Amino acid sequence: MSIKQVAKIAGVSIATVSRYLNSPEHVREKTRRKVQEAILQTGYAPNALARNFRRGRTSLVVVILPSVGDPFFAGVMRGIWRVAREEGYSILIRETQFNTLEFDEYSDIVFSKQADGIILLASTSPFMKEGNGKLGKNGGHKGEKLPPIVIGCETVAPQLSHYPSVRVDNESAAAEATRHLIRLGHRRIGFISGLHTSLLTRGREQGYRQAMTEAGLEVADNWIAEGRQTIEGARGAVHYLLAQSPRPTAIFCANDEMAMGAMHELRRAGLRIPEDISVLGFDDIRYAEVLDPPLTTVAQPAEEIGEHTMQRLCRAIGGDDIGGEPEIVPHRLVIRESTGAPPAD
Amino acid sequence: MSIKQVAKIAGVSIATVSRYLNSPEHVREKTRRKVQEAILQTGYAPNALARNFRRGRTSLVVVILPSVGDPFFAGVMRGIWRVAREEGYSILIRETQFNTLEFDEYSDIVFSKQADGIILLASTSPFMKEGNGKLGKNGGHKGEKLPPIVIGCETVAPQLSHYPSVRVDNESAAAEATRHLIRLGHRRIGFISGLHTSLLTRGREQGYRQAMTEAGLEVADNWIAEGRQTIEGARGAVHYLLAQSPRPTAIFCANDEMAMGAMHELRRAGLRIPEDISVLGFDDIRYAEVLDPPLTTVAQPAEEIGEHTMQRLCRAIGGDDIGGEPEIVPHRLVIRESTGAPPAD
DNA sequence: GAAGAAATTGTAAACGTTTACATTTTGTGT
DNA sequence: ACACAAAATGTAAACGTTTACAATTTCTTC
Repeated sequence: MSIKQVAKIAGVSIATVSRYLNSPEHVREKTRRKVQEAILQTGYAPNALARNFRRGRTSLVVVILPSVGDPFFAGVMRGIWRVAREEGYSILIRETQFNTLEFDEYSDIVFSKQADGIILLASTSPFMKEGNGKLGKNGGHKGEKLPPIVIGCETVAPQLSHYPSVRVDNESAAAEATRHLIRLGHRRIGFISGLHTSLLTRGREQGYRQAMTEAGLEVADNWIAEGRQTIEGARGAVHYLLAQSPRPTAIFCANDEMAMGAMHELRRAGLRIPEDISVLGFDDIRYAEVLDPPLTTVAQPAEEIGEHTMQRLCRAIGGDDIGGEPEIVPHRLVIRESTGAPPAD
Repeated sequence: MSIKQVAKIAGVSIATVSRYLNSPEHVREKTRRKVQEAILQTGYAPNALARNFRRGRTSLVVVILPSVGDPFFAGVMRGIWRVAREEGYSILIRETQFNTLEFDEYSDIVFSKQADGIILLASTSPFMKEGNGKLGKNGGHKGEKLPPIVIGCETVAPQLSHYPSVRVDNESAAAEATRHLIRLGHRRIGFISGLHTSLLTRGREQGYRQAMTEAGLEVADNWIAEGRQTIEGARGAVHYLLAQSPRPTAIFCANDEMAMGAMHELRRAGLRIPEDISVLGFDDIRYAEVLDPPLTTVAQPAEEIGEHTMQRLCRAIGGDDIGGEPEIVPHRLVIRESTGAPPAD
């Protein structure tokens, strides 16, 4: 069922059928009817494989993210999809499972025409060398141009700073959230960090430290616990924090998923939230407000991040030089009931 | 950077380079080294677009699901991905947002070579006519063969019963869960159903009704509330159920996402779970056990469903006739603390 | 109705692979 | 060293589009 058969039945050349499909305004009304009739009759559908091959583009974009199950990323994805649909792209997803990625592997996705561009929502290997491989500032292999890549959510590693990104100011946001705890009267505030391979999580930790220092509060090393950005990771971290003495009266979690795990583990230890201990999250996933108690957290405009990321990628694919400046989108501290004054000692 | 240039540099024909890439055992050691050298030197990566075009396959599979954010589907997706990776497929995702889908639109994905097969995790239009369009039993348009489609999770609409599926026995599972509530002493049990356009949700309701009837209990119409399968949908449903008199002492939710919304709304109404009212879910998403109280629910082997679905699809794409029988995977009632005895009147 | 412009249509090449088939090279047994 | 089989390589066609360019038709104007 190829264009050739349609052409024969319609009694026109294949070029005309092609034009009917791609720029109908260039074919005469009478011919248009003939072709349309032939298409209906044969049930012809253009072969996307051949079309993409000929056009030299896949109409595919790969999104690389740490974990698909995370509702926060689901929000980002939704934004990406919205724009993708408008622009005629389909989305391929690759999950890193919190492993940092070797980069050349992914740039090859573009060079080998498996996709037209890449959105990176996951952390890049901090060990990647400057100008290494096909992604360096100095251009790719043999002067090929850089593959279209846009980074979302994550902080950009210095070696990739020539790529554009869209994200919140994690440091300020975390500082602001920490100040909220301080304002409530907390002095001993713990921090549950994600894996340090993620710059994003380190940025949040940095903000936390800054707010603490600024308020003249001690940041004890044993109030910071690192863990995988999962419920389980947070459980382990809470376990560790509760064993410290003195222990924190509030815990700031690097994201909501971890906050959920933390809350559960704290309850299992017999602590009431927020009477005995406060919990603070990051992301404002849709479950945050239905938890008991509803979670105080930092809201990120997930869909907006997704949309902007995809929009910039489209421009990059189109050949525009979209520069390397990060676009900072606004965050918002959402105060609910998981945070309160510390218990009287 | 095409195979032609590599061939020239290596001093061999393009056929040899192609063979080097696809069946190196058919090229002599000496030649192999020459080609390898040329590839390294040029940084050549095979053009996937051309390759797929020539081979007539996309190596893509489309997964159609109601909502990407749902952690249950994330589990199914993980299973799908695992198998996809092994088999060399990439996955495209389409979200229906709980709308039923017009089917021909999706079958065209295959006919127009945008993908090699389709996994359907969403409900199909109940209005689709038997043998309609390109998906009917009697074969597609002009005797084309049926597109490779496998249905997962959802109950298969009768018009699609010639396609294979993988799912739990929703009716039995729901009946079993309901019996658990009855055993605890509940007599007035409410059911929060998803949209009735989903057969899956109707199967669960059927199981609920069956268990009730079997125990000689009344199923009052006003104890069944329909809503979108979201937190918000469940909120509305709870609102309705609480207004009934007498009102249920237990609520069985068609899935965990709804159970989370329901629990929140119940708490807002000042009810304690399970002392005042019991809540039961379905799916056993990873958040179920960290809720307060941890949610009693029916566990589905999400990853396994995904794996099996994808495996069957691969066989169908390979040309095997995999028949239309549904594969039923085991479910398991997970009793936690959101269910208890009804309050003494 | 003829000339010229504009609109429409046709012809054929090109995209980068894979692969059937033909040809050449290598290996084996005498 | 020869004949023959087996292995390796080369040649060229094909996949289904799009599109530059050429050829034809239609329209406009006189």
